[in-house]
Amino acid sequence: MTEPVAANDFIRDIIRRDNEQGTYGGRVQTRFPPEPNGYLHIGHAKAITVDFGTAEEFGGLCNLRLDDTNPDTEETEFVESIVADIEWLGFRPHRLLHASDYFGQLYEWAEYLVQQGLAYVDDQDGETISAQRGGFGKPGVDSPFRDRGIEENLDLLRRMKAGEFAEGSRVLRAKIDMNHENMALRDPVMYRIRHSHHFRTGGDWCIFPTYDWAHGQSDAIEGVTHSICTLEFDTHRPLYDWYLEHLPLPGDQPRQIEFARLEFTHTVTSKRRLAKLVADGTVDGWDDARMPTLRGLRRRGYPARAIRAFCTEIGTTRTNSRQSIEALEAYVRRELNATAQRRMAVLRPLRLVIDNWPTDASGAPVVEYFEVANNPENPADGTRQVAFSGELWIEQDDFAEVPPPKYFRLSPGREVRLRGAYLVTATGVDKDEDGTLTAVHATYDPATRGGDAPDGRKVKSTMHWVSAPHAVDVDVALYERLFTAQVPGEATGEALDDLNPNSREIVVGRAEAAVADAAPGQVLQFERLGYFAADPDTAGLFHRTVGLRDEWAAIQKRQG
RNA sequence: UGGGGUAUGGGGUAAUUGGCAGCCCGCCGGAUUCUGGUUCCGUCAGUCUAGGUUCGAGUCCUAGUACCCCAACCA
Repeated sequence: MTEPVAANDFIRDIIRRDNEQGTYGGRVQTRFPPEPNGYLHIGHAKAITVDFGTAEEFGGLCNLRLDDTNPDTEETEFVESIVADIEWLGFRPHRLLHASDYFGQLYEWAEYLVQQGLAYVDDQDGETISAQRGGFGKPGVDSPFRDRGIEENLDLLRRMKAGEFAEGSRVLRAKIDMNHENMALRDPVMYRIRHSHHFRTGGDWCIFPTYDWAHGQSDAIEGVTHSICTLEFDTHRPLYDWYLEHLPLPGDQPRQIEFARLEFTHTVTSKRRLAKLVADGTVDGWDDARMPTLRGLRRRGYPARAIRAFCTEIGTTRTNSRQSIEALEAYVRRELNATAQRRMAVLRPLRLVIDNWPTDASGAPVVEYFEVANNPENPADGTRQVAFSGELWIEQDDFAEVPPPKYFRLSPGREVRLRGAYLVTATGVDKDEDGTLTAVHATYDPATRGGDAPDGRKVKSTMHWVSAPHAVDVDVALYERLFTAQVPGEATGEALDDLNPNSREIVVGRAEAAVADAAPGQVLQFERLGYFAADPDTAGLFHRTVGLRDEWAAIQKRQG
């Protein structure tokens, strides 16, 4: 797999222009600012790649800043998972910071704005304030407290901070314009009272800054030059700028740049919906292999490198779009094809008996060992020995008593290759009293040891197999993508409603002995089937990462 | 209802800023292949609509249309 090449994008153009004009003295600094109230998902991977990748590309810095301004939703547990997931993705933050590091500075600036006559304490409740804000096309109404004196405001603000007032009884608001056409500028709330325990500041603070009051200032304090965020903050940019323009900043004023978030078909990334799946037991947890969280994808066997490559190659735009999950899978396959070791396993076993297989002096079937390449794409991965005997497991799909057109695999009278072993020809079948197929009989050609016929004759199919006496059982979890929803739609909720609790099917497969040696988390290619990740916690359990591109399925489809 | 944002093949994304509409995924066809995988070659197919400016428009102008975001003391 070649190194990912970042697509051209508008963010890069903006930064280049800033550099040419010397706006930030050629300095580039970004930040990734998640709220620690949940686990990172595939959508965050895009933001992480953009934030860290952009800084890296311009020789700048990128900090991880936990945006912990809401004590009611945030926990240390989430901080730890976020840090670990970013590292797994392959990025290293320059520094690990928290918005709560700046609570003191933010408060000083709040007093400054009060003194400038640009902020005031409002004694009204949330409902009243919301009603006064007006609506789209409808002007707002000034709060009766809007014009109270600076000294009174200062006194009230200090008493808010000191904890004299009940939650929700008062807020600090910026004094901007209650008739502004942009609702975000209609005297936004800067501080609210919360007598909650904050996971970092504990009980030190009972007033907490809102996102808007904290974000731009945190950027400025850290020296961020380009504050990259998603499109929904577009209408907040004037407010972001307003705060910064009215404050005595220590350095340059950062620039907010918005881009379209990454969304996928066949999945949901809404934290609320994901949390519901965890809460009601539909999935085993945030790291369930069906979850679109980074932890879920990792368990599922998605390589971090493939996710990164995908995120950088699709580029950044301001166009809302939804990527097909197949596009991501294509990157996963490309990466895994180059890196995953091959093994043979049978998911739906059918017994294949080689009737002319020899026995040794004691009457026991002979056992032969074949040397097989671990990965033909990468000879450096070496070879392994695979046991072969007269009783094998093959895939049920690989035998057809009455072969349909264009069916290349085993059927009565037809010769195929057992990969790495022998050419065999089907001679007959066993059935039980119900007429159900129980075994296929075949003969092998001893002259084709290793899989090549000395007379040069060709076969149309090479099949995988497992020697029955040497097979190990493996539990294989099969998934229909991340979710079974056929119609994507986070907005409509269809994806969630269509989520089928049976979208995970566990089958007991038979595999060659070497499969039992898979390292936790290692992804193997089960030859002709697809990629399977060894569960990190449960030995003998594999998750299907993605299947191989399957021409046979396409042919079947065309035949109806 | 006001403001902001965005429209390029089936899905994404470029176009030196007015100069041959390119690339990736996908589909289809072919070659290679001890994986119906991989790899290689080829085909298909696009500028939201209607006008206008221009030798020349994806790009500029006018008017429409569609979709997304904003009326939390969430982020």
